[in-house]
Amino acid sequence: MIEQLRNIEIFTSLSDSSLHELANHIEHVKYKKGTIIIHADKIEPHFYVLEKGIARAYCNGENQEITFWFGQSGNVLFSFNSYINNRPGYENVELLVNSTLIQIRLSDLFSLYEDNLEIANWGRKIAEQELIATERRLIDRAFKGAAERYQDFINQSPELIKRVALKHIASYLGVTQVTLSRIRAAHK
Amino acid sequence: MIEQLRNIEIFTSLSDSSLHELANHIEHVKYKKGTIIIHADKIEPHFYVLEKGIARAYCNGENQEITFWFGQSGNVLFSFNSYINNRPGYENVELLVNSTLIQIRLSDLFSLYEDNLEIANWGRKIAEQELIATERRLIDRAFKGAAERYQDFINQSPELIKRVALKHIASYLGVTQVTLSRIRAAHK
DNA sequence: GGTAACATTTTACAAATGTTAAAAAATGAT
DNA sequence: ATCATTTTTTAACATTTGTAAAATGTTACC
Repeated sequence: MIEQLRNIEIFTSLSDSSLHELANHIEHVKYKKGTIIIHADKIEPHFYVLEKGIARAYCNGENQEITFWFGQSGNVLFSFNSYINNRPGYENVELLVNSTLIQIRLSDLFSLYEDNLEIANWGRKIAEQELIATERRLIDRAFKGAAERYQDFINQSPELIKRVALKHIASYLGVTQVTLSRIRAAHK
Repeated sequence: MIEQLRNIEIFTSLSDSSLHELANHIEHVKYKKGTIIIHADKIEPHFYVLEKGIARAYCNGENQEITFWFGQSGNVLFSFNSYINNRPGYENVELLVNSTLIQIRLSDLFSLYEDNLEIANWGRKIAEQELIATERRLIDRAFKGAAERYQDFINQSPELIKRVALKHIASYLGVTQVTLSRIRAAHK
């Protein structure tokens, strides 16, 4: 069990004893492609690590659906507002391929945060890494054109380009699918 | 000393004993309007709480300067990349009015994180709150037009509208100053 | 293999925003 | 108060991106 977790980067910083504590509260779950594992407007009681798979988080607007996050194997996955504020979230999370996830109840995780210094700092670093990545995206939107953001996406996430529908990538990049098609056409 | 910190919201969740520990490492500093307290491309060795004042964080581009964050009294203030990755940051932070700040050395703060469970969780929550606010902004960019984002800004930060140059607000909202002027003109 | 459902590209046009430059207004320093 | 500097607005025009609809391509399933 521990050995299996050791293969996942997010757990490598934890000592054996903390990883053991965490492992006591972990379940492995499997879902098929297309499963919505997190629903907007509901409190999601679990924190997940995407052991193997691809996921996207999106919000529903009036006419549109905006994808604002992609997760790949090794990434953490949770409803921000459930995890952070214990309130219903604003995002849906859909698995884009058959996936296996590690699941921890938030109530268990929060207990660990109150008991175990190492795990509390582990949780702090998770939030910090997500924070800096999110801010980078916000800044990139200001400094880079859509074409450059698309190139960056290809470079940084070659797996996703292959396996994710372009309409999702378009909204992730902050443009319509038509604009993304134009960018792609210009590059040939 | 403790009483003074108790007036600042960010510290209200801490117990007396933790606040005492934190207070041992705190200095109060004062800077004039216009001071750049954090410089891009340098490691900033302090974590700040803006006790009284207004600040903005911005990045320098080729022709432009993009403001992507405002801080007001009570907000935390730090170089993301220094704090999170111990690397030179990408942002400058300028004080827009004469300000007083609480200053903690990052090395001291990190030691507290490794020693004090309550402070570690306090640090976790700071990162989480910044994270959810940043993600909200990213999502709002997708769902709301510039005029609506401006209205939201007025509603949420009435102080800033009064006291911050419109050119900074324009780039914060993700538009040029010309566009912001047009939005303002349309509202009369 | 054929068909239905869905995804992507293309086209034509509309709307929003950017660019540049200049004028007007506000601010600050002496 | 006046002058110089900076900020904000306005104007004209260019560019980018969006919208809607049709055409083409792809996938999954019977």
